[in-house]
Amino acid sequence: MIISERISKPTGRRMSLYLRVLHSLLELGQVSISSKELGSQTGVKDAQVRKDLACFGSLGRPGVGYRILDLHEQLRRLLGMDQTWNAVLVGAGNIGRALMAYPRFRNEGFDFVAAFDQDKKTIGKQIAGLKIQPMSELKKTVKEKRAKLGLIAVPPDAAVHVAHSLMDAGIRGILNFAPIRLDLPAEIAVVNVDFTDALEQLAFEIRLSTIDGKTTK
Amino acid sequence: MIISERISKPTGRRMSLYLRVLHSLLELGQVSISSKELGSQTGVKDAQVRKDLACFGSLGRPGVGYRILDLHEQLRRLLGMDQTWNAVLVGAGNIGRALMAYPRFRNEGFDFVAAFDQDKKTIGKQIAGLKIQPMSELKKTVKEKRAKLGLIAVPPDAAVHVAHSLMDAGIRGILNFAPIRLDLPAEIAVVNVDFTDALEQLAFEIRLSTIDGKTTK
DNA sequence: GATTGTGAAGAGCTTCACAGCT
DNA sequence: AGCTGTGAAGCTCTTCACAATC
Repeated sequence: MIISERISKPTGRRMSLYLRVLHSLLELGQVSISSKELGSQTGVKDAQVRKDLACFGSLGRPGVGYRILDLHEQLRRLLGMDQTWNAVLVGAGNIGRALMAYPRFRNEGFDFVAAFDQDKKTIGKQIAGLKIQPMSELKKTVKEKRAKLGLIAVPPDAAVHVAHSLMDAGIRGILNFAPIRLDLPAEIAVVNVDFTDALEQLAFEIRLSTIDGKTTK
Repeated sequence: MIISERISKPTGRRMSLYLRVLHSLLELGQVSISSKELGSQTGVKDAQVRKDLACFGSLGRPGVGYRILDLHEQLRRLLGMDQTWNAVLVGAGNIGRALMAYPRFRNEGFDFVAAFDQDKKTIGKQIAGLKIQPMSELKKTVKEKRAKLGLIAVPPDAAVHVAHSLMDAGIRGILNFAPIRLDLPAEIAVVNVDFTDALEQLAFEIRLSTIDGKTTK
């Protein structure tokens, strides 16, 4: 029952979608689900769903579908949601504070164990139950609290330096909200969330749909 | 000099990266850049850069590279950054407020022209210079202010309804921060920004790198 | 010599279609 | 009949490699 086998990034992203749908179905008491149904709820073709789930072995039953409970369990484990991920926040500005207050994180296996900022006026204040610490305490605290994840919510020019500090402190993965490319060694996982980028993408898509074909009337 | 030609999504995403790099190089006074250099600053292979930029025709000069000024101009136009995009916010909670305060938006051609919320206690308050309005005024205000973009920062169960209201009001594109799939007609562009999803992706990637090959020592 | 533009090869992801199981 | 698991086909994106250009 070794899960290994290379799982592609697109598949990984869909796995998250599946997990979310299954979670609500589980609460509704549904017992099993077909690849077709799971697909329609996530915007994925049925064959694709089956291919994605193939890494769990023969989990589905022909004529019936997949047992939601089993699938849910497998996905949670695959995505690492069967454990709690301790995370630290760097940057207690607007975005940082909003993230700390975001209720979904706590519900999904992420736990903020510390928050840091460079600004002397901010240090010492409370945010979401945590006292904001100076950057000098980063390494020590990360080790102590066994944090594996770091969230970067500082201005872009400070982000690269912060990323290195996090890496140095032993963090394994970084969720980066600064609009800049962090060029880190492959063993540090980086996921970027870039608002400006997202808005640009949006403007671009609208632009496209206006240019080609159906010039929106 | 018709730009059309289908531009793929991956290319579009990279175009944003190029634009950002060029923007800072322009300020530094650099005149031209090779595909190789632009590539190394964005994490893209040189051939890929050239393929991406091919849609602008023969903009580069062999032996020299691309004139930054020209390239910058072309990219701005392509990505729709040569105009101002009026945007409205729906949902003035933590995330909504953080977004309004995010300084980068204003600098990059996006302008928030209104903010809405459902909560009677929130309506009427000021946020980033805007008075929060009730949902009932959405359609009228969107038309009046000629808003083309909508940002959804409401809880997931309300998001689908809000999306339809925005569509109904004549919005062309939606930046969705709610962790739920908005199933809208193709003529409405939707870009999702899902924090939980991003964190899950991160946990997953760490998981992968631990399982296969180099079990991080 | 440096660098572009691009056809062709390569890699990766998605969809099809169908045998086989319940 | 309904549905899975999967080989094969199809499609898209990336990388290579090289003639053409400055």
